Amino acid sequence: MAERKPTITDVARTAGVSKGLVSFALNDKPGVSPETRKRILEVAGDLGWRPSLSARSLSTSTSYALGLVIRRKPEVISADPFFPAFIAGVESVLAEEGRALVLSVVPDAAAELRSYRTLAGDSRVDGVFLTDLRSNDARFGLLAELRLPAVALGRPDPAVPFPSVQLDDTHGIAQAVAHLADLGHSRIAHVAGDPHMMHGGRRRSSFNEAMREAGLEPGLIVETDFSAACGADATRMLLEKRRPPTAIVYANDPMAIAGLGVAQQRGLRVPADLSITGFDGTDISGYVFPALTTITSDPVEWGRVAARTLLRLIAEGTAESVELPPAALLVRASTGPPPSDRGTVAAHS
Amino acid sequence: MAERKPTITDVARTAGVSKGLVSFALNDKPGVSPETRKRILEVAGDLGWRPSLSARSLSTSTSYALGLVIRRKPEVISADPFFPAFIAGVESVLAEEGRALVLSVVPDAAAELRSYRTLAGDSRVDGVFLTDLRSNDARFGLLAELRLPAVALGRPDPAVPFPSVQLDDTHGIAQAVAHLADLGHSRIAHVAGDPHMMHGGRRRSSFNEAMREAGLEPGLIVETDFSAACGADATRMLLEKRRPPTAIVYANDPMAIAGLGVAQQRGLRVPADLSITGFDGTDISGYVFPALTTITSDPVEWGRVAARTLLRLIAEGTAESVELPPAALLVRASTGPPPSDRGTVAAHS
DNA sequence: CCCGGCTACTAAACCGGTATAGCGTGACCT
DNA sequence: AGGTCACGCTATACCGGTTTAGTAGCCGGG
Repeated sequence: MAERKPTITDVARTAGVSKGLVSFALNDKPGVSPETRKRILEVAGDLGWRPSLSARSLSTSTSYALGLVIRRKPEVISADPFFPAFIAGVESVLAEEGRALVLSVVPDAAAELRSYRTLAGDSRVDGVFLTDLRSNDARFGLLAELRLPAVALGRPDPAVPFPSVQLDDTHGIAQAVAHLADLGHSRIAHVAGDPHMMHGGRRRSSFNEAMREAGLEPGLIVETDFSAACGADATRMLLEKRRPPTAIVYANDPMAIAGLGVAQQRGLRVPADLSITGFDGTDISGYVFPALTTITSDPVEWGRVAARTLLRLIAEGTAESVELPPAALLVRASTGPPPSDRGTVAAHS
Repeated sequence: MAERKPTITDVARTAGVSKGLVSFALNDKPGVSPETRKRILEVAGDLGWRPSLSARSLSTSTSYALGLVIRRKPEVISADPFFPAFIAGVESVLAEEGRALVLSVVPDAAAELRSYRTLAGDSRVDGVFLTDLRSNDARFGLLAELRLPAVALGRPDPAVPFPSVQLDDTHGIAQAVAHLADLGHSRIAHVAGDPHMMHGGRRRSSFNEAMREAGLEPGLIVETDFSAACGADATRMLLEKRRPPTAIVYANDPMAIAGLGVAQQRGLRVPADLSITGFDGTDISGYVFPALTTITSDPVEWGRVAARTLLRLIAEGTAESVELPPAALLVRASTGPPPSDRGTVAAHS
């Protein structure tokens, strides 16, 4: 039964033409008469011929695969809700295109650069996604040197020479702060992400700006590495202040859930004593008690759009950046009016 | 600067030998004198030569990559704590071997089979990991037909012709039930996973067995798809019983966290009114309130061992199955003595 | 009638490795 | 001294595509 896979030579012989012509017919190149083209494609279909990826890769030096390098320590990786969903979105596009995704998970910056080098050096991929943008990112130069097409996720510096797929998370943070201010909160803190990551930094600065717009004095900001452990620590620290915040805006859901745990452990009721907002709208965030008010994005769609953008960049040498619908606030049960001590509000109004 | 990559021909010319000999030297084949081998390797190093993966793939028809196909609906994928950590473990091994991981995320069974076919047909991978084993799994036959080496994750039927990397989760479940029985619980329920997945089914049957061993009558079992939503529904259902359970053993952490949320929403105190155990030992489970008593496995190590096993299977044509250290109970704060109504215990002792 | 140019196609080089057959040299054996 | 064999190496076919140069045949124009 399971014979050797037919090659282009088999197709050529069966169709009575040269193998070059088969190649032309397959790739819609001109110079093949309509009838011959039809016949070749028929024969190819009958024989069940599928061009060999490795042979094609060798002669065209393309791999028909895209790369995603994720830099996360193994301890933290499970907590990150973004990547699995993002990858699912990417795959939904790649599957129809007959392309594959090569994934690399690395623990640190050095390994990350090495990984890009290997991916490019081995021509394993035709292009890569760039996640967790950092300011002064060493990858920008490297990718340019390697001539590897790349699409950035998130809003890069204008100077960055890659198209990007962005989602305005500023808007979500602003909504969250406005929502809390409307409820009457004035001491609002922010448990921010890694300031070296651009989205961490951006959420932070939009928090500041939103506070200013709400007419509140700049809130306390704690920097973290986005992990639940850090989120818990940050929360403890905030709650031990002499005048603790009445609301905390977290930069992602796992930290918010950890913060919720800390608050409850200390006997605080959420939202009666403390309001909490998350970020990402992960599945689980709707099932904790109280259900988390969070800022939802759509990482699956993000993946789809990023994949399409990268494919276009590879095919046409250029691609437009895309702006996704902004992250929106999803009000659930973890936010409410602050406890009745309103001294601070009065003092500043 | 950035010249064309050197090829084996450049190395041969520079070293003054034929390119066949360079190939021999590189691959530690016999028939090369020690001095010549040394010289060739030196020249290769000086030139910065790296063999072309595609050329090598073409002539050896191997791809130096492994495949992982994950079947999850996009909505659920983020909630699964296993894969990211598992992948991190796999990567830590592959990175040192110069191999890559090709990832495929598919929504349903048909796409899953198609994905394996494509991966094999395109020789994209040299072998695959088999996750979420199901009874009468259509993949077993397919992989045999495709002659694709595979390593199964979890304990397959003895009939399954692949080596496997297993972790005895039976032990963890048994410990959890014993722990709860020791505390005095007698009405213990189990929120199980998908019964069509082998690990779902196995956790379920070991729950039954542990109950029997503890001298308790078989507890209520609810089947789910492992999602937080299902976990919440199942919990609601159990708590609405006329005699609700005093403890619930969940088949994974997200469901346990969702269950915790439901319980708290109904005004139950955990663990005073209801004890809860999870499964997986995810990062976040330690930060909810109360911290989740859970059964810990080590998915990162699992990934490492699975990768090594698959590589050995590919290289040597055969590999031993591996048994990982059993999952162990990690007692935290979500389990405690049952509420004082002990009628049922007395009735059965 | 001859030439130019277009169309449809073939032949062969090429991508960069691996694998095999063959060849010259020196050591060993009888 | 001649034959055999192992060793170290070269030349070349091969993997399965793409791509380029070249050619046969046909048509139209002058």
